[in-house]
Amino acid sequence: MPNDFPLTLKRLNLKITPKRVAILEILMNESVYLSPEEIWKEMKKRFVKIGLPTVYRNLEELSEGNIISKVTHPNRQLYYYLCLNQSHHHHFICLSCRRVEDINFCGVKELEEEVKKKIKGKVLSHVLQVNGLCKNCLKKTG
Amino acid sequence: MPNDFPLTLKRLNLKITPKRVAILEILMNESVYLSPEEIWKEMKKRFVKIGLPTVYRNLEELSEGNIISKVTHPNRQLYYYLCLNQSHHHHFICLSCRRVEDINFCGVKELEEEVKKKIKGKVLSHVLQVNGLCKNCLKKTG
DNA sequence: TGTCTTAATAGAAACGATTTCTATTTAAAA
DNA sequence: TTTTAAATAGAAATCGTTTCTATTAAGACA
Repeated sequence: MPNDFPLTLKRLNLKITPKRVAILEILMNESVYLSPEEIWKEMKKRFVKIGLPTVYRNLEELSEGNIISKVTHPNRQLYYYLCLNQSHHHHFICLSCRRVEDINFCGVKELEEEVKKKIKGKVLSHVLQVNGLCKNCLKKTG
Repeated sequence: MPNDFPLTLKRLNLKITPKRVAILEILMNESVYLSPEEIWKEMKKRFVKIGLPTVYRNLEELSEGNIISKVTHPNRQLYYYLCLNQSHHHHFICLSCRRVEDINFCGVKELEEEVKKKIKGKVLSHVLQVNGLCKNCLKKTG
């Protein structure tokens, strides 16, 4: 789906600017998750004028539009990753080389099995958190 | 288990200082997750001299020792929560009132069911991420 | 109970990732 | 084209978090 970037951007009412497209291309050609600053460095090779805030803003917008995904990193810095897999799934991320692998199963136990058996990697930790509204707040907010 | 704080601290080779105990008490008496700054405000009611870095340091140490748990919040700020449940489980956190509820099942699908049926809350999003080392990095690092 | 060693702390300062602000530019609709 | 609202550059601010250094205190041991 995000193979046709212009269409995807139009769908989100985002203007097709060269910089927006470039950010998507950079993520597209990258097999690991990247920090805003790293993407900025790459952008500076392509544009004479390019501000870091522009990179931050675009990444946030694209993430908001579910074109790219935000990585929940233990160091609490921002990282982004472009994932072509459209179906619901989760990610295994390598803390060392930053590679991202889709995980199509959604149970943690089995997930860890999959990481051990299929990915042949090692699980150091995992984050599983459901965010939402509790009974009481649901009442208040509707 | 963390009912006997002094013992728990001793187990971790952490000295039993009044401030360390107070931080645990504050979290103990609180049913929601708290930010370091909020805990600091509470501490200032109990101590004439108390630095914010002390709060940060202690929270990190206690979290490192698995006495308290760190919340992975969408706003990427730090929050901590004291959970008495010793067995492996996950948390449902309310983004509105910050209440934390244990989730004893570990599969996301079933988890969302549980949130809807048992907690009678609403899932807005969830984070499921397995952190570790991929095949290649495992080779390098050992 | 006092002494000693090392961890813990206060307070100031630094840090640095992220965001805000304002004037300018540009995409793309009309 | 012309127009208009979105996008951008660049500087500056923000603020949660960490670092640094001198001082204090926990608790092991005599």
